[in-house]
Amino acid sequence: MSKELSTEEKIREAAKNVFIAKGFDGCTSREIAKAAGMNVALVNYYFCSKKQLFKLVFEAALEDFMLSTVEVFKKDLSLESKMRIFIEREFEFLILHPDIPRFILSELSRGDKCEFDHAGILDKIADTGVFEELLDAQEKGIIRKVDLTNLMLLIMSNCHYPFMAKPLMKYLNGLSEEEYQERLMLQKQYVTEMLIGYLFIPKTNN
Amino acid sequence: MSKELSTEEKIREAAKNVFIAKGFDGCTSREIAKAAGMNVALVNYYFCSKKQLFKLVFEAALEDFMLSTVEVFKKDLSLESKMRIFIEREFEFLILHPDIPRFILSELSRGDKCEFDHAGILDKIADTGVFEELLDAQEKGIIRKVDLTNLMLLIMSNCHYPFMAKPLMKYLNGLSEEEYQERLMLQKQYVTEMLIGYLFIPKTNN
DNA sequence: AAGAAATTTAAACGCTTGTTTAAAATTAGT
DNA sequence: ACTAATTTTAAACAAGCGTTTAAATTTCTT
Repeated sequence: MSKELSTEEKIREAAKNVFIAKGFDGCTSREIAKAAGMNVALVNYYFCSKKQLFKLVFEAALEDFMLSTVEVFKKDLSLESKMRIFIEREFEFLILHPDIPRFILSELSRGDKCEFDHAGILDKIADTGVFEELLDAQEKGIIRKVDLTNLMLLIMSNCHYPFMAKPLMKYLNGLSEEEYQERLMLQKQYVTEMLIGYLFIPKTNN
Repeated sequence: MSKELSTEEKIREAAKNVFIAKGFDGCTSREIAKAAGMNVALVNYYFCSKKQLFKLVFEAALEDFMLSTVEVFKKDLSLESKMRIFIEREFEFLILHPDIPRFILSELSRGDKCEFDHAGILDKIADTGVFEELLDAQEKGIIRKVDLTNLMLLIMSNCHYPFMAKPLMKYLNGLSEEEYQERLMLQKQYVTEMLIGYLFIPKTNN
């Protein structure tokens, strides 16, 4: 097994798990140290402060969150195929990391904890050419002319929210974990068909 | 003006604002007391503990959140009209209380803080007859046969997420508050048309 | 093997936390 | 007006917080 993690990496990994599960305010330095099997002082020895460690974890999570699935737009496929694959991969990513959307949006909502370096993320997304491709498709009448902010919201809403709302929905509908996972797989299908059906303008044969 | 709030009500009101803005872990009893213009000890004099005060605030917010817009299903309108009005009111509610979805889902995601009484909420929703009406419409072929959990997810995703993602979207797209509010108004239209278009099966005239 | 550097530890620092106490101030009852 | 009950206050409590210190241990260099 890959037990060859350095102390620094062990702390970073433990911090990621604890921060994402409980949030910056909801955990302590000692808790992170214990999760990493270390002394408290080592956390600050390697990362100076709880804030700084959090900043590293958050920025890594944000980058993962935003970039994990957009590289599909570099491929040579039809826009509809790309959209389908994008949603497919987004759900795959979120099944592995279901807490990341809530973590990102929660921590971002009160940004006084520390300023984050979002810089570069938008550039990396832009580098895939996705924005040009969408605008081009709008010009050609392939997809609906909707502001890209609204377009992103439509897609992200339907991908992220089902994972964020899991505790609420499980209770309200009395579902087990397995049953909710089944609903998530169905949701992926519905969301894909709904978004494709709404965004893509049917070809008129006249 | 209605400055006739009792001490207890002032604390409850201040606690609501502070808890929703910063979360249970992100604020202190003294902060709530100061926001209410009171001594710290008064918080516990009236509400016993921070946990108990939070429980009251959370349950009230959850009830508001889940019940504020469902009474439209008691009215005598077509299902499509009800759905349109429901989404309209959901957005209206969220423009007034944009932080509630994030608050509810965040605090619910680590339920060890205290157990909440969700009981009754589902019953009150059921009392509007919305579930029977939806199942009936599915039987009659008016709307798509989709599990009600998935149906709720489709609607809630598209209503709640645009408000939860505001900090992220404002940064990513470099938008001012006013510009984002404009996008939200547009989003309401898009979401309504997309959901109606997907859920309702077009009448076939043959 | 010896000494220097890096790592790890236990202990302590000052400060803030939620909560409690006991006295002061206000209100209510007669 | 006097007493009792209620409300409000300032002060204190132990416990936990993030962080620092200085000594112990390990690792590296020669």
